[in-house]
Amino acid sequence: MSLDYTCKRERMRPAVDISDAESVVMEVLWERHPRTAEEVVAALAGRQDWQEATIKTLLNRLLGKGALRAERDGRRYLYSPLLEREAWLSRQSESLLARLFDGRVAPLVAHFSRQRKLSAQDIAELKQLIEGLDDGQ
Amino acid sequence: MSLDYTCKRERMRPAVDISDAESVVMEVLWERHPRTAEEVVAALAGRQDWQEATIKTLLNRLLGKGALRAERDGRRYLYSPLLEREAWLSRQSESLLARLFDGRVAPLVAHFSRQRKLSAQDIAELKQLIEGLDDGQ
DNA sequence: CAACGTCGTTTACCCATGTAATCATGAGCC
DNA sequence: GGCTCATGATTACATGGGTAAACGACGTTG
Repeated sequence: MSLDYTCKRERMRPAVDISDAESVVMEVLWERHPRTAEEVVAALAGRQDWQEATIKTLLNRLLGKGALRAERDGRRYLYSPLLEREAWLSRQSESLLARLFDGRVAPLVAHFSRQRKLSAQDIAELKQLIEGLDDGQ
Repeated sequence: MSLDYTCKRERMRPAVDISDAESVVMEVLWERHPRTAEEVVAALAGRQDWQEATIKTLLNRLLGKGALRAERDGRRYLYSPLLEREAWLSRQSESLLARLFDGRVAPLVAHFSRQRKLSAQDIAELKQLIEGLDDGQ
């Protein structure tokens, strides 16, 4: 495997599909990039109990999938996300919405409401959001 | 494997974890139950392109996981859900919420809003829901 | 210049899952 | 009562993912 992936995939961009573990690695790169493998490992210590080797594997799989770019920096690489967090969020949440709530948002919120999973803050924020929406458009 | 699972699992109930394919089978049982394997197969024809054998496997795995109960009815079994749909919905949606939106609902809705994924109907329903909420509690 | 350390690359391994064919068993039919 | 059919049980097999060790290349240092 090698950096060729970066280029090939950047063109054909096949709706990159990230696993759960992989997404954890992406998170630290979305927070800040570029980062060296070492920095990624450091950032993950604490959140995940992974060996360095495991993280290296995930970085490589992400490279292979075209979710990351790696640019050489002397002897090491600097990794940056290619897949955007917002795009990933969309794929994830729409897939769940489609599978569980027939693709509609209101029933999802209603579910959380039934389960009393709405904090006062949530309610306040939602209220504001919705008000902004229905006169905005 | 056998029906013993039904009983064992009913007691220890280890937060049953269902795969995607399995959840499709559960859906037809949530809609109506009990149902025989044959009825499940019939209900799935159309939605999924699965061989009967595949569905039998899924039924058995669900039994093994304690997500289903099977009661003998002559030569066949009648399957019913043990895992409740609402509980499953909760696990799925809370897990997504936690992973992607820091456990808070408003940012999730905000995301859909940014992506223009809110229909007029959604907005109306949300508005009503929220209004009902903040004086209700 | 040989040993070492540092990175990235390759290989490994096990479990869950999707998908299904095959086996076994018991009940009804000829 | 042996044969067949229906139905559940067992076995199969490839893929993906989580987790990680082993390997290899290359620059550094004594």
